[in-house]
Amino acid sequence: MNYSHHSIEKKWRAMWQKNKVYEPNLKNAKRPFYNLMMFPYPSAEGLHVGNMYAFVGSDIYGRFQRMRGNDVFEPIGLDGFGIHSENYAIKANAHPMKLAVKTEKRFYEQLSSIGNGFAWNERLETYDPEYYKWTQWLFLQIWKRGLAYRKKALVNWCSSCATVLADEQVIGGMCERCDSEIIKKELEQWFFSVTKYAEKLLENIDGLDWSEKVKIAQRNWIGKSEGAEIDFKIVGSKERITVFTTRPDTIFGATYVVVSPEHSCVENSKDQILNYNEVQKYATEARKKSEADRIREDGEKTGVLLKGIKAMNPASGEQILIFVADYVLSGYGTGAIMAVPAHDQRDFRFAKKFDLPITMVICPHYPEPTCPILDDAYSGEGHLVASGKFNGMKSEEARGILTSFVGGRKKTTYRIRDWLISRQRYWGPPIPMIHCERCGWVPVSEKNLPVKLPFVKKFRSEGGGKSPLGMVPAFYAVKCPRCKGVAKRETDVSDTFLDSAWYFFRYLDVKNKKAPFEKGRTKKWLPVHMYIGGAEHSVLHLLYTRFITMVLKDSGLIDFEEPFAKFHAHGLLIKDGAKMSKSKGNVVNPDEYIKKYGADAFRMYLMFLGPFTEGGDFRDSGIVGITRFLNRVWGFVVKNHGLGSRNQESMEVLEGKIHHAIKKITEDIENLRYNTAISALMILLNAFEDCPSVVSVEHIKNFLKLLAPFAPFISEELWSMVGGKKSTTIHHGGWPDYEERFLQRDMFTLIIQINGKVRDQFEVSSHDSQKKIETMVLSRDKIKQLLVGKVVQRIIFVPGRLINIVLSA
RNA sequence: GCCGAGGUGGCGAAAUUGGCAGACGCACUAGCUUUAGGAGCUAGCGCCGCAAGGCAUGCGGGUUCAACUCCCGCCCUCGGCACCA
Repeated sequence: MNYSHHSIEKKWRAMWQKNKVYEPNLKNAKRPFYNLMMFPYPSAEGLHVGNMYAFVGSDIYGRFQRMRGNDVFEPIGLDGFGIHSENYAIKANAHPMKLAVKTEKRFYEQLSSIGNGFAWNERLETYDPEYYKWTQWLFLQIWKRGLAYRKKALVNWCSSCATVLADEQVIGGMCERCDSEIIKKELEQWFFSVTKYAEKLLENIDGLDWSEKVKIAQRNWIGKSEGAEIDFKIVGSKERITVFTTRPDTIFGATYVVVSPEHSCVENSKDQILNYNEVQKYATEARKKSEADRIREDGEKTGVLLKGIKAMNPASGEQILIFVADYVLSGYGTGAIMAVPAHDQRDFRFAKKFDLPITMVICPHYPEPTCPILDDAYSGEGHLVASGKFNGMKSEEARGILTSFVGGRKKTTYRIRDWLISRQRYWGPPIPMIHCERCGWVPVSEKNLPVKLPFVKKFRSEGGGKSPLGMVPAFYAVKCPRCKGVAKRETDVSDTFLDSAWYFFRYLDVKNKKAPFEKGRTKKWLPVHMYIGGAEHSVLHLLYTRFITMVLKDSGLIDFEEPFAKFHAHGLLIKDGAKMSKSKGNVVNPDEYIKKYGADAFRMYLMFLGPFTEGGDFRDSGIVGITRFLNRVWGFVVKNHGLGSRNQESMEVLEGKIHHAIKKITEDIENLRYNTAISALMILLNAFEDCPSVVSVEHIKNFLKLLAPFAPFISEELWSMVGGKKSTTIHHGGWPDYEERFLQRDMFTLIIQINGKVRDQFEVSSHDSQKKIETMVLSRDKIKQLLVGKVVQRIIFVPGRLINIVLSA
């Protein structure tokens, strides 16, 4: 007996909407539970099956919490500003502002078709002026706290597209869109001082209930390393080069110094450097070098000797050479290093290429008198050699001692950089700053927000580091808010990641015109109880969001500093063993599946094909198994719900199975193991079908409740059938509890092993003693035969499971 | 190179603290049912073997009465970061 998914989906979607089934009272909810899923970028032709997968997985968790009596808030919106959407508009040859209207409609239709319990009244779009007004406000708060500043920086530049790109759009050194090489270009940019929060961002990680994988990724990205700053004097000059090192114990082995192409010592010692032109040429070219070139070089080092100047090793007093090389990065540490080729692989390769001395100062086999000749750097620990009076000292101990010996300072460095926030693009919130010749940078007054993004026909970046808005005098020609003199509005827009760094605050108060959010609500609903999203965002988005939350805390606007109590990344859906992509032609269109099989079947199939946190392989063939299952559920309930239980004898066995399923499914949902929860539902249905006369209405009700998070439509329809006209929605119907007493079994199947191999099995009572069981086992014909002529050495008995007879050899 | 995850039938995958390897589903085979197509129902289904039995969780060792699970050494796949001193 098949059911018509079309009619019941339509019916219940309307009923849920009408009865506000998924709209919690944001102001007065008693048991708030914020169930958040990362909102999508509406950048493609529509929602990808991968997005659907993620949303369904998040929704099941939300529905489960709602049935447990929580006031679940599951909002939805669109991360519609930004390069993704803009690129799609360019490709579709449409204006992003006009296209947004269309994609919005399309996305929301698709999102409503999957049957999620979204709070539709609270939806938001980041390109809505009512939203980005507050994104701009947020920028001003950050500015006010002295955490926004401008500086020159090397940014990714695609000359073919004539635009800067975000780091995440540079794939293997190539432009994500046109696949041409990316070069670095120096432009003055806006930054947020994320590094000022580096220690707090790192420290708090320990207390988060996140998957360990993501926590490790965050720690690595922050990249704390402890070491020392040490000055190397330039011989015959007042100048000095300060280096950062994590291995001050190797300082006697520092046989040269390397500075980055941007380092100030090149300019400062201009007159002493004999080959200044050559050096400058190298520095310019290194800067122009594309990412792709760097990858091609594959560790091959380049550099130029600074002729005419030398540095002094402060430990040994030796005069050593100075190089400029692009393997030293200007953005990390001091932009200069002491090179210890014996104990650092990069320095080793450079030294080999330029034929520089390699002095081993850490010996792994001390006190052996000789150290091996190295074919690669040794970066482990050991004892100091060739280090004057420090010989024989353990390398770990020598770090601090040698640092003070050469007058160095202990120093902690972080790998994380400040957040480059400005984009020379059109489709984003204009940065709310005004530049005045006399007053410098002046913020737009909060009461004048939003700085509206004007409709501009020529929205494509033309290049030269100039934004599209830079061509629109009507936009940028303004008076200085402070002195009323001639001034110019900032024409860059902010990064998409800023839009998405605070959206979960706004969901709580989307209609608030006076403030971005209200303290009572944030206190009630935040931090987010459960956050689910893609693993690709486990570094940047989560880090930026944490940073913004910390800033809001320090501004006194909220009273917590971590936004997400719990975060779990969902897995990746693949098809035919490969990531879905248009170029491979293996993209699955979710709409067709929903139309053909129904949202319930589609949801369940997606969740059944593998563990949610690990993803899985999407095959067309698999969904029919779920369709069969749902049809059988339908047929069974329709046929049996009016009959009631007619056989008390086998009732107990069935009760045990139901309670076992409740326990299993409850625990599985809590741990996002939806695939095994669904299989438990199938097992339970099989048990029902084996003895329909034992199944009561209560049993059916419990079954439907367990099914409800996965298949919300069919379970609601059958619920109304079972419960009659007066029944309220199953989705507020309460989650079934299991009772331990039903899980206990009087009999169990004992496995009999001989030397660890299964030979026999039979039913025994759980209350029988080991001795009694042993006697029963040894008197079984099959076992007796197998033991003829053998000596039993020992017997291992595992209660409730097995017995293993060990024979002597 | 570094970090992380993983490797189990024809396929997607299961397997509390070590305790029946392959649950559940797909595909397949046989039978029933159906005018046919489709669907449904019943049974079977890791590999070799007529059977008894043997062999099986990437490869090689080890611990144990017992190893997918723990330990040591390799190989491969996927994801992330990538000259971070």
